[in-house]
Amino acid sequence: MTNPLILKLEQRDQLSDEEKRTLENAISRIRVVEADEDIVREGDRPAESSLLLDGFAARYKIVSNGRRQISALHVPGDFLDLHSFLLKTMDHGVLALTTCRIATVPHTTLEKITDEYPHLTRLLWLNTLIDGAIHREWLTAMGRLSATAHMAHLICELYLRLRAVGRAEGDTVQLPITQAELGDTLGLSTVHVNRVLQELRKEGLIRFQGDALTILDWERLKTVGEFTSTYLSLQNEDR
Amino acid sequence: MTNPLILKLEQRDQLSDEEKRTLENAISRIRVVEADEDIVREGDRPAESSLLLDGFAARYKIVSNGRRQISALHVPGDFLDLHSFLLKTMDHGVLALTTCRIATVPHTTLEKITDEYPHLTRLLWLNTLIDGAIHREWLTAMGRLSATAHMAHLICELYLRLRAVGRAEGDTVQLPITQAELGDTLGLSTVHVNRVLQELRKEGLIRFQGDALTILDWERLKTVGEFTSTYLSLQNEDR
DNA sequence: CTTGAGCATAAACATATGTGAGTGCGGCTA
DNA sequence: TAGCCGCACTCACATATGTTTATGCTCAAG
Repeated sequence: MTNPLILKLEQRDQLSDEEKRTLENAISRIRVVEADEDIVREGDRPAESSLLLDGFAARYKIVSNGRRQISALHVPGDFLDLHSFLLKTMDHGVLALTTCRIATVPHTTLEKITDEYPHLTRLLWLNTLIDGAIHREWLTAMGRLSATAHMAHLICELYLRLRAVGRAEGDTVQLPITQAELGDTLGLSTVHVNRVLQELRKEGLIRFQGDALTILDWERLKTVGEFTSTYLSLQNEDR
Repeated sequence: MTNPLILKLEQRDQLSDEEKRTLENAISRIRVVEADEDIVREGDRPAESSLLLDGFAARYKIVSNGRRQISALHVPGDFLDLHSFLLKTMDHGVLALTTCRIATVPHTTLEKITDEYPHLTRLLWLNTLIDGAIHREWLTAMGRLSATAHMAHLICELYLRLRAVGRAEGDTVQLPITQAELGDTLGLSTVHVNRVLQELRKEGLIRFQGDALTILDWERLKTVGEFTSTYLSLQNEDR
């Protein structure tokens, strides 16, 4: 099975065979992390970056009263801490939301890639830029959308991102995330997450039972969430 | 006068003379944008990136009801849209908050830098990673801190960032930002921004008259805002 | 000087969302 | 098969923040 990172990058630009080989060879080992365990901890100075091959993970910070904010949700093909290659010190933790299969890429290898493969370097850079674009979108949704709109927005995004790495079956994706975790993502209480999900269900926009999330009315969901997909850079272009 | 970008990068790592020269030569022209004018518009596909030499600028998005969210505030030395080099399409606009002096760096030049100067490339990449780290910090503050704490946090950050590029005089910085703009940054109404500022003043944490912001009690301000500066990467290291 | 624009400030009131405490279901595990 | 635990879900009530409207200051333009 092909590396989901290659799948992700190939949606944004063309990769040469040599570049693909280089990426495959960049992986030093593969490990499994169980649900609810930390993959990287805040304050760590990793010597390698983690690429998510399978499962769901989240970047998070804890604030004083013990409350948690999730600043990113990750699906297969995402680098969880590619930025630690240059930022050095982790400004947040990364948590496995489900059992995760993770490929490890040493920073020395990344350095070699930046020395020898400019185009591949740009694509890795692009990867972190997309993370940033998602952060900006979340900031906007959090600051200026209602809780319901924010939730609709998040659902649109996750559906597209999962579909982009082949994890959608029609209008349905597996989304093994609790309402408490959704709350920590949206900056809401779990009670309010529940209210908002019920509203989206009542409006006939989604079905969400167990882990199965189904989009019932994509157009209206997009409208409610004021969603446009530009920021996900799902376009193939020369970069 | 030295380029504030070089000043900024030199705080994070060492630059060779050749790298500095390359950066200086990367500037194709310098332009001035008046306050309240757009520097780049959402949806644009710029052929060059803008480096802020002087003034204040903001990245922003507008949502349906006309409300605005500012997703980044920029001070001299910041690239406003370095990411457009690889993301291609702007997912947000950039606005001049004051008169801005802006250096323009063609994307073709950036591409050449990535082809020929790996270390310099990593530092430019780092620049965008710091933007991302700030986004994450803002997400956390917005989602999980009270309005007062969030404001305190923002003030701590802006003070340090301005000081880092030599724009602080002792405990005072010039901050030509209206309360409405602060509201759009924090996701608050202007009325509440006013309340929160008064509280910080009453607590003896800051003075803020006209554009002059003075930190009166740094330690307590940091505590109130739950501020730690790690995410700004103000450390000099090999990258 | 007058006028007006832009901004900070204020008070009264409205509401989206949070809090605390609880119920009930379904799936592990003993 | 019993018991427990995590999770979705509910209700009553609390509150942080938004909305509307208005005042007064400062500064630039006429």
